[in-house]
Amino acid sequence: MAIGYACLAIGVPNTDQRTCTSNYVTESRLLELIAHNLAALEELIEYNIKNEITLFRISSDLIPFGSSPLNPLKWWEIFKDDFDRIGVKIKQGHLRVSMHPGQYTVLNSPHPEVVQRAVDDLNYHAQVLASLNTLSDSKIILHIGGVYDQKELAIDRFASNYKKLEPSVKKRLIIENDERSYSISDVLEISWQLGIPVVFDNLHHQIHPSDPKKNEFYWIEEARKTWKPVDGPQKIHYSQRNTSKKSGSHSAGIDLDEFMKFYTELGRTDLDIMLEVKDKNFSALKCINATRTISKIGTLELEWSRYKYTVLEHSPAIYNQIRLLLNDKTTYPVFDFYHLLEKALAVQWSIGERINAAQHVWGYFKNCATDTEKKQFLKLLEEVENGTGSIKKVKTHLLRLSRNYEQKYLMDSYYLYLD
DNA sequence: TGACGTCAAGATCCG
DNA sequence: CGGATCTTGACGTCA
Repeated sequence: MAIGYACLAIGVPNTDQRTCTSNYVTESRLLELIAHNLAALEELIEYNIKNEITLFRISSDLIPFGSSPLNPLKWWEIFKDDFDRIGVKIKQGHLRVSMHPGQYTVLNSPHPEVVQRAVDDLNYHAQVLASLNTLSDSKIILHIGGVYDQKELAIDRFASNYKKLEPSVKKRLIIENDERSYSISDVLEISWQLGIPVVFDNLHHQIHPSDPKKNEFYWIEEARKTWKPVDGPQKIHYSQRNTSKKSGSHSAGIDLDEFMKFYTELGRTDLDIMLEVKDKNFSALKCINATRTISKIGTLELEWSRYKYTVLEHSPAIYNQIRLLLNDKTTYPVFDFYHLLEKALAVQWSIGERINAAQHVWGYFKNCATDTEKKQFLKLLEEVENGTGSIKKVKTHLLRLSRNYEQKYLMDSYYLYLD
């Protein structure tokens, strides 16, 4: 089983994807952006492999205006060496990558120009995955589209437009239930008609269920039957509700107990789970570590090294509890560890504790920093104390110091990247 | 016509 | 001038 996250990682330097608006598009600007984004993708791939995250969705923004006439570049030829090199890393790292055009790629629209743009967009996505030399288990996830008051006709349009797609797209295309128009049973029916693998999305299903008598595990089993060996392991999307926001919103992080309840009831490890969650790689690592079959405390120690100063600024008490928890090197207290972590992050920080944590981090530099750097730090800290500054500025300063003095341990710390 | 979702770029404001 | 904050863009459907 692989568990993964979508498009971007938090706290991993040099992995941001850049773009520009249409009125600023020039060939040289596009070349610059593509080069930047490919370098960022390579960093992301390396991070994923190093951290044993073997499922990853590549951002559709990799090639700005990749499916638009605004971008006439043959980017797959110009950057062939980069694609090849990244592709080798993906393959050697046993990483499974996918892509997911947004809700605006609508293959079943009654408007031919909308359909044409959808086709162009699917071709673009297939071109990216082909350029990386991935196999047909590297998928493109698509929603069915609109209903237009006549669902049967809309489905027919989807079917006839699907049949006209390039083989390079067809071999990768998979379809997903959405939260408004097409329930999981709708999507399965389309799948039976066309032979397309189905991705079950639990949150969309919660919001837009098809049969109240059947639970989500029933539908996951049904979806399983749509996957052929050439498609790779079945994929599902898993997310949790953000209860404080509108119904379809994804949660900030994955609640481990809720995830484990799902995982246990699922009772299978022969499928891949794509998490859709705001904190991305953080939650992916949590779920991966909680479901490891081979476990060692070093994994948790590595996580702790990234989280410790963030925990400290929320709760020194829990900070100490986790330290004690990890003392016994013969155990793997993964649930206690993440429970404490979740508990700490839920604690509202106070100014005093934030300053305390910042001073801990400053400890790395007190012997090497220049007087100016020290003065700057103390000034920023004082501004936080009297309410005129922000901790963000303090952290930005500490991040710059970490880079300048090559404090690797700190540079990997989530503390520097979280607000 | 605005909401939906998503992320940065761009624009503007502030000290 | 730099940094923080607000607005826009880019997409299509639906209320």
